Amino acid sequence: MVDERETGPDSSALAEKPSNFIEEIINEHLKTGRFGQNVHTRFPPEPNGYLHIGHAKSIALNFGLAKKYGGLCNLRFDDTNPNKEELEYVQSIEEDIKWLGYDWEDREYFASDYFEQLYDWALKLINDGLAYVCDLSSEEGREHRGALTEPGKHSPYRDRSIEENLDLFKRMRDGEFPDGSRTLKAKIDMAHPNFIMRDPVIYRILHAHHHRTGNAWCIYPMYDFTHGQSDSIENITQSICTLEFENHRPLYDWFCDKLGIHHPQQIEFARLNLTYTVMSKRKFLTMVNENYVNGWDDPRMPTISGLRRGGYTPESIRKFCEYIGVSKNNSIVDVTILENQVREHLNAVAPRVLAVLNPLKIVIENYPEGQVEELSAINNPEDESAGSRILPFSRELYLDRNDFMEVPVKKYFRLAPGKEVRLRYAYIIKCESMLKNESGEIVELRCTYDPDTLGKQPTDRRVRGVIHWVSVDTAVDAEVRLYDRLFTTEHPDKVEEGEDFRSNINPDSLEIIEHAKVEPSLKSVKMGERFQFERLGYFNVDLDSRAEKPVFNRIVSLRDTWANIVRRS
RNA sequence: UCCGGGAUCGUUCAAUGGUAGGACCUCGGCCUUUGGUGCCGAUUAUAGGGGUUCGAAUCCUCUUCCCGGAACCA
Repeated sequence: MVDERETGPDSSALAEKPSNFIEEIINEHLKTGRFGQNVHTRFPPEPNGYLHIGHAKSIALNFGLAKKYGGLCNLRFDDTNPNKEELEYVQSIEEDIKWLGYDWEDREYFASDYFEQLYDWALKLINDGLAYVCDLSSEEGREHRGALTEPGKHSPYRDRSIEENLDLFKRMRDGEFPDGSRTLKAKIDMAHPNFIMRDPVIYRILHAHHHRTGNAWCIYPMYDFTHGQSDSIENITQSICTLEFENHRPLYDWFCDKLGIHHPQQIEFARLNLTYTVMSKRKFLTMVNENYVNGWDDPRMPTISGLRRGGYTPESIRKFCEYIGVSKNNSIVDVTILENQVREHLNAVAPRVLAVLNPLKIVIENYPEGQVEELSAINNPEDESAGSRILPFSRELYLDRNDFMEVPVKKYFRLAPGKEVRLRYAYIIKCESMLKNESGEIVELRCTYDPDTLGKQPTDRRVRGVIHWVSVDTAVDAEVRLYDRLFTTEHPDKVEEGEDFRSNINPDSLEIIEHAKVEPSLKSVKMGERFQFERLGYFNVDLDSRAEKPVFNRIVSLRDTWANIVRRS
């Protein structure tokens, strides 16, 4: 038997294989027509801090779902606590979402815009005998709530008349009572096994200035009395939040039901955790205030602004969010997954340049003094359209100290006394001698070059090593900031008794190189530009950069199999 | 202790009663004027016990472990 109605739902999105449990739920909604054929999500930040990579997961999820199903995603600020929220955060959140590449179009909302409606709904609850004004203090309220295995006690104010409740609630709004003296509570069940359902507070008195409503209100609705209703007002279909709100779902449902309003489906997923990272506003604040980092946008911070300043691309963050998937498993994602995403993206798009971090001067004794050759270098082997550029070559060059070893270990392909190495895009050179200062440090290398090795391999021998270099005359002086992970352990919160995450902070997470030498094409770089310093890593131009002295941040190093070999032996 | 979740390679996500698969990591190899990129190959997993079934990661049951919850925070 074929049910003809099966042709009903437009199942183009449905037909696609769901990629996570949320899409399965949406497919089911589409099939049953619970919300017609609409998919309307929202990203609901509280404007009380900066967004981090965990928020990016939620943003990508909500906006991504809307896009996949041809629906919409709103931006809504959950601004019901005037004591914590600020306009500054609203602006930074907007900027971060835009930078990540998502667009809420004209659908930017604020829960505070719904205060009047919420107030009316509170009146309805009172009129229906489902809410009451309670004079218990916050401590008394807690005592009445009971314990894990014991039911709570009824508030002595639970059975006030509707008229009295109406009168008191109006007077709460009119500012007749001081902060904390009264609350409006939902009348549910003080014996409910879920604490959330034991007559939860839905309005509290707060004589505080709100970043949008100013002093219009001195009572503010609680999250539980705001979030679901805001979803409802905006015709949200799937209200996606993190696992810790699972306990709140019965209350979310209760309000929608008792108010008789559009009832979205709350769905919870596991928040993102990353190795070598902490992910809470409180800890971020500690790191900023105690100067472990230089502000919220320090490249070591997992904030969106930190990732942005540190050179991460929005594409790589989006790919990362897609890659890690969505589930209810409490998981800790390996931070190398994130690093690999940015490597993958930048490998495809970042122009290659030569930069010497720890300069060691060499003189090529058999190269004519004063001669300069203009050698051609490929800008990006992954992208032919990126073209090529000129690299000036001369008698005196800088090499990286890492690329020379006085006593080479086995399998070391780079420069050593009497050994040969290829200079990238140039000649093969041989180290003839070293000059040392009185304390025995090598200050200069004397080399010779083989003029017959430009653009070709010698036939009589194999030279495996290739190293980068910069010509002394034309080198540009630059500052380079080498960022490393902020923590030394995978799980920074795992600490001995009496310690906290601060004991796992990596003391060497930032190394500043004041005088790196970079090739002349980097003379006039613009803030935000990204490059691959060949053999070293990906770097971007920091906002501290100035014309006379560019400043580069290391976004992420290149994969370094040699370093792995050294580490193992 | 009560309520709500969760448990699959080292990590993460799949497999929705029918061959446990991908990616990252790791380890080999090929290629390479980046010890980069790319390519090929390999190792490794269903928390435990019982049950249903021709057949169970999947359904039932008991156990263990982990996470969240008793803010007038969100």
